[in-house]
Amino acid sequence: MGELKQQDSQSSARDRILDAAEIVFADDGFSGASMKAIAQKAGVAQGLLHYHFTNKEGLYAAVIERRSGIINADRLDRLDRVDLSAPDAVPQILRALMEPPLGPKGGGRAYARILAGLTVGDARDAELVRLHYDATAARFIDALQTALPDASRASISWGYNLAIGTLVAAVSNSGRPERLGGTDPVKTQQEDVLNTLTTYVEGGIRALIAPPPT
Amino acid sequence: MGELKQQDSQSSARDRILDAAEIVFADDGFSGASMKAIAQKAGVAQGLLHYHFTNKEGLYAAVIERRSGIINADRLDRLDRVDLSAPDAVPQILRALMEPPLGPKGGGRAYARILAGLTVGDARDAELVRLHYDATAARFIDALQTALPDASRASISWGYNLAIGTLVAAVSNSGRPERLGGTDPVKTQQEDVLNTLTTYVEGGIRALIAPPPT
DNA sequence: AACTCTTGACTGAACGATCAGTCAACACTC
DNA sequence: GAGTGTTGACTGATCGTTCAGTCAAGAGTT
Repeated sequence: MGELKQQDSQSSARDRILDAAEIVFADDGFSGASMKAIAQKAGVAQGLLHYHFTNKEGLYAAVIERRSGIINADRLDRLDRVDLSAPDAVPQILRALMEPPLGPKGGGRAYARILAGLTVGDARDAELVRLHYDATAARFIDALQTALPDASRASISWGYNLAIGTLVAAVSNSGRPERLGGTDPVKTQQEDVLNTLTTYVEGGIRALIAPPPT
Repeated sequence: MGELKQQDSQSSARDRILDAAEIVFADDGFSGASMKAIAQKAGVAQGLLHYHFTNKEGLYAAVIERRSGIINADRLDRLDRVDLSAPDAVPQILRALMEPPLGPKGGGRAYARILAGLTVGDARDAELVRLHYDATAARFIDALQTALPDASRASISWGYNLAIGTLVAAVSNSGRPERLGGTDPVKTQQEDVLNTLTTYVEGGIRALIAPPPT
């Protein structure tokens, strides 16, 4: 509802539109979000959105392009620092993958919701994922393959995708673990979520690549 | 786009509306779906939707109520047959949880997409989850607790929620594992997906409840 | 330095289309 | 003939998009 505070002339109108759009798209989804609401939140005329981004789809794509660029640069930066031959290479890789979207540069909960929508979305979303996330995904799968040389490529690929799904579930299901189990709400801090997530995903992947000897 | 074939007078108009709504909501989301499109697909007048379900939200809630009832009855039925003291109780519980939504009575891919949207959705979706899924979730968490008496309630609750997220990811990410890894598309059958899913989730949960001795 | 020309950001009002929801009338059944 | 199911035309609001026009700033010319 509220209008974004513009830091004087610090941020350009274009950036303010992207900021507003990220929030509104996150709250209401692509279809539910209205150009009018975005324009009001950004404090600009509605026509300006079309001047900069042509149409609603263009604006949506621009939001994802901007944020995915930041996240993936952060991811690859961390991945480069991981020693793939270390015994704890796998959890390090997983942290490099999952920490950026959860951190401050990841756009916070707003973009996390968009990311969640992306992974379960329609054809338009799938195309955006292919465009902006597949290249980085391939790098991480390669890293996992190097750290786990005995695992099959198919297992690792599946593990990676299930890991992303787990990540999305963790950022989306806010409040439900506390509601269903006796979890202390205070303990549910970002660092704990990340640790839980990493532990779970590593356990899942290791189970996937080394099924119990039957 | 097409109209649903009505099995003569076998299915009532009300049921045909629910069938059509399930598909349209799955394809376009709540906001993106239009009452007109649903009415056309069901082969009825638009006003009839409001006669039976009052408004769009009522129709959406009815779709979820119907399908969640079927799925949860199936889940609890399978859960009752699991021997919680058996050594393989955990994977049996997980299969009881995840097989019904994937099976024929689960509404197929259509409802799976709705289920995915539910878990990442807004306040309205969260309320529907609370209403129609929390009770069954509690039963499964209790079962896991019984099968894993040494695990903390919090770990199991987290594990359950991450398992649901993994399930959603598996049904949503159609095509991406094959695209990113050298997975043979032929191998990606429902039974294989379920096995992969169960293995991964069990590994994740076991890692969660028994962290490596530090 | 005064003038004109051009550009790009931006506005506000309007457009046609589509939206969810309403309603009087008709059909069918018991 | 009372009641339930169903129709299809209709309403007002809202949607994304378009467009003519304003304004400030810079380029080019003299």
